[in-house]
Formats: sequence, structure tokens, C-alpha cells
Amino acid sequence: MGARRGEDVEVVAAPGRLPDEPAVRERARAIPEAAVARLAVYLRVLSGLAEQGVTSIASEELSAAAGVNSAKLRKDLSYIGSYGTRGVGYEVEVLVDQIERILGLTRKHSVCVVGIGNLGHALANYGGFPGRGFPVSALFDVDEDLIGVPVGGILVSHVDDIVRVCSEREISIGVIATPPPAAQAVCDRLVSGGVQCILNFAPVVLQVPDHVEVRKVDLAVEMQILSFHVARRADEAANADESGMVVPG
Amino acid sequence: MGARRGEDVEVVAAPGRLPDEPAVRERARAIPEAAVARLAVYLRVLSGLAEQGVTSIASEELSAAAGVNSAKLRKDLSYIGSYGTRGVGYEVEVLVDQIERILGLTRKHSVCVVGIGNLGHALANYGGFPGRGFPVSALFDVDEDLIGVPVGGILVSHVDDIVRVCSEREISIGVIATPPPAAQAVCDRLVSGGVQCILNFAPVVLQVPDHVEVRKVDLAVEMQILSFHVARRADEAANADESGMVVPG
DNA sequence: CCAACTTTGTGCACGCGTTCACAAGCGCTA
DNA sequence: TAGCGCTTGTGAACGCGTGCACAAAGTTGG
Repeated sequence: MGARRGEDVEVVAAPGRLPDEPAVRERARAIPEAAVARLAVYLRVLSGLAEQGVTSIASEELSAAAGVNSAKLRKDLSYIGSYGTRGVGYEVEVLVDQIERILGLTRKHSVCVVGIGNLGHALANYGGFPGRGFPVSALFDVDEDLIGVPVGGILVSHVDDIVRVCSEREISIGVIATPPPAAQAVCDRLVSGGVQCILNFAPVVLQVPDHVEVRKVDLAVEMQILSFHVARRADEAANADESGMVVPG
Repeated sequence: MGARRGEDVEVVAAPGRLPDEPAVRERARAIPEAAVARLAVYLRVLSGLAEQGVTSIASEELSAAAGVNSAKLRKDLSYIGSYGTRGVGYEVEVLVDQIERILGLTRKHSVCVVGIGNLGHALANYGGFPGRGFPVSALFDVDEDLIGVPVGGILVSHVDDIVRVCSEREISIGVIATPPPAAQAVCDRLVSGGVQCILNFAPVVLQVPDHVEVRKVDLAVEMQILSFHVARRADEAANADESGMVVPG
């Protein structure tokens, strides 16, 4: 849900393509975003299973563990190819490899965190991020007292050096954990530094060029959505009440 | 994206309802989740405008500030009623009040945070959460060294006391920031303690009863989605390359 | 080797959310 | 007060994602 996205992605998949051509790359483009998010969840569940020594699993069981229905799981997996065996199920290791390939986890993506406050600290210490590796290879802040201090094994640099450091260390993903007013300026520098994707924790709508992908994690919004549901429940209860409904039990 | 949601919400809105009846409560149920999330964003933008002394605004300008198109903005606002003036725009204060009402922000919702590690610390110190208040009124951890220690002004309690403390302080929203293995047990206790909604930071698919709402914030998944986009871009570039495309510039 | 059973992969239909485009409504001006 | 221009609010069409249900395919047992 970046500032502008999709909008005009007109070409979803080449329509008149030869059927025998693999077209993996075109296929990748056609995977719905929601499915990509679920694939990441499947990957985690599968990794857990692999550690437990499970080698094979059916869609029914895997879908239950991932909290979706089995048809959706199979459709999601079909986006990346046919790696199951009918009558048997899926080989865990094969799925793990294929999902990692599609998600681009075979290459390591260097990450930087900007804003080493409470949240930034937490993110920096997260340690390469759960699951396999997104190495955090740069940290930035404005506070002079923090510059040069190691956090989670990385030395904090000054935000003025974002462009240079990001270029040097080939950072592809930037995480913004600054106060809201600083976010847009930091974002601009990350873009100048060649960062392709941004994960934004600041409650601000970022403006970015079309070639940069933004995802935002907005705690206030999440809380307010929950608040909405609490209110909705309360209203429902009030409604049921005034319409003379008998309380069960 | 809780474990199970929606599924069978058959009743979307009473079909043959009298047109003159307000039916605000029924209306509330019909607001799509995506629209609720955007309403929260509009609310933040509007609050900022109000502070700057702006009293009135048109959909075109507001939508630009929120990063959506104007038609979507107007449709979203129409879900909560007709509070605009044709030919003029919307009164900022009116919109703020109405969105707050719909989101249930008129009542304060007490929040608790479970797991006072790096992330939990950050959340506890977030200070009533951005925008107007979600007072954090309880903190929990297993670590004996943390029990009784004040974090962000609140004393940390033991996770064994979750049920009692949540009941006593009428906590309606629980935030889980524990390691993955502890998440489900903590979740069960929160539910027993009467918590209605859960915000889950642990990379685990939580199982909850139907009457509890779960939202998850999964950093690993977010990173992997970004990774997918990086990979997609790289593939596109490779494609364009091998098809003999001329690099612009 | 055949039959029965199991599970995948997917065509199709349904429903929700987004977008378009315009009618309805309000204010301003003459 | 009538006409004009602007902006809202929404009916309708479109497109995407979800869920169903079944054909295809593979395995096991006789």
C-alpha cells in the first residue's frame, strides 16, 4: 500500500504466449500480492516441519497449519508451478526450495535501519530477521551520541551519509523507523542511495518514484482497526439487547 | 488475516430496509476492512490539517495527501454518512469527529503488551500510541528480573497473572510481542482474560475463538514480500536485457 | 493389470472492492 | 431569483481474488 502502486500495470501476462514455453518470469509477475504474503507464511510453516523431520505433507494439513483453506493453498502453490504428487502430497524440501526461489531468498538482500530509537533498536537486534537471512548491514541516526556506537554488532552512521553508505554496501531494502517529520527526507535519501524497497514504520504517507516499492507497518492504524471491531461488537450487542434477544446460557 | 475470519458473514446489510431509517449500526458492519484501514489514515491527515488551522478541504486535495485517488476517498467517506457540502468540500472538524466515532475512538481502549523484550519495550514506550489514546495499562513478561520494574511508567506483571490483571483493568486489546513458542499460550490467556482483539507480532498463526479478532504484523513476511519485488525487478531487467533492449540514458 | 482410493491442479462462478462517470446539490454572482 | 460552476455522492461496470467442485493423475491392494 505504497503511495502509488499498481495503477497502470497493464501487462499482467503475455496473452498469446506459446504454451510449451516455461515463462517463469512472466508467471512471477502474475502472482497476486496476497498470495505472495501467504507463500511467506507457508515457507515458515514448512521450515518448521522440515526441522521436525517431516518430509512430506498434504495440502489439507499444511493449510490448517497456515490458517487458510486447502483450495486456496493449492491455488497459491500452483502459481509457482506443479511440485506436488497427486494421491500423496508435497515434498517439504521441494516446496521450501521453490518458495525461496520465487521470493528471491536465494540471494541475500542487505538491509539498513534508519532511526535507532526504541523501535530501531528492536529491529537492529532482531538479528538478521527471522527465518533465513536479511543481513542488517547499516544503521543510521541523527543523534551524535549514537554515531559510531555498535548496535546489534553494526556501527551507527549519520543520516547524512545514507546515500554514500547505501551505495557502498549495496543496500537493497531500507527500513524507516524515524519520527514522522523526518521520514520523507530519509526516504528521499534512501532512494538516492539506490534502495529499491522501503519498509516504513513512520505514520506518514511516503511519496516515492514508481520504481521503488513501499510497504508500511502502521501501529496506529492497526490499533484503530481493532478499535473499530471492538465498537462494532459493542453495537451488535446493544442491538441484540434492545431487540429483546435472550442472552444464551 | 486472523486464523479464521469472515468465512460466513452472510448478512452484509439488511436488504429491504426502510430508506429513512438511519441504520448506522447496520451500516458500520458493511464497511469493508480495507476502507476502515484507509479511514484511519484519513483521520491522521485530517488531524494534521486541523492543527495547521485548515478548516475545510476538498476530496481531491485530501486524497492526494492520503495517497489514494479521490473517488476512493469519497466512497470511503460515504460509508460513514454524508458529511460533505457539494461545491465546497468537507469540514475538517466534522470529518475528524465522524471518523473517530466510527472507529470507536470516543471510548478509550485499554491495551496490554506481553513480552517486554526489545520490541515490547519499544511498544510500551510508544506512549499511548500515536494519534489519540490507546492507553497502555498493563505489561507482562516471564523474566523474574523484569517483574515490578517500571517500563514507560507501567509496572511489569508476570504472564501468569494475565487473566486476573486483564479482567481487573478491563483490557480490550492485547499486543503479543513474545518469542514464537510462547505466543499461543499467551494468546489463550488473553482470551480468558476477556481481551477482544489481539495484535500479534510473533511469527505464528494463532488459533482463537470466533469472537476474537486477530491482526498480525509479521516483519519476516513484509521483508520477504519486498524481496519478491526485488527479485521480480531483477528478472524484468534480465528479460529486457536479453531481448536486446537498449539501456536508456 | 485392473479397480478403488487419495490428493493435486484448475476451470468456472461468485462476490467484494475499485474505478468511472454523471446526476444531484450547493454556493456564488449578476 | 435564475443561471453557472464546482464538488459531492453513488449507480453501474469492471476486474481481481476466493471458493467450489471435478477431472486428471498417481498410489495401493487385490
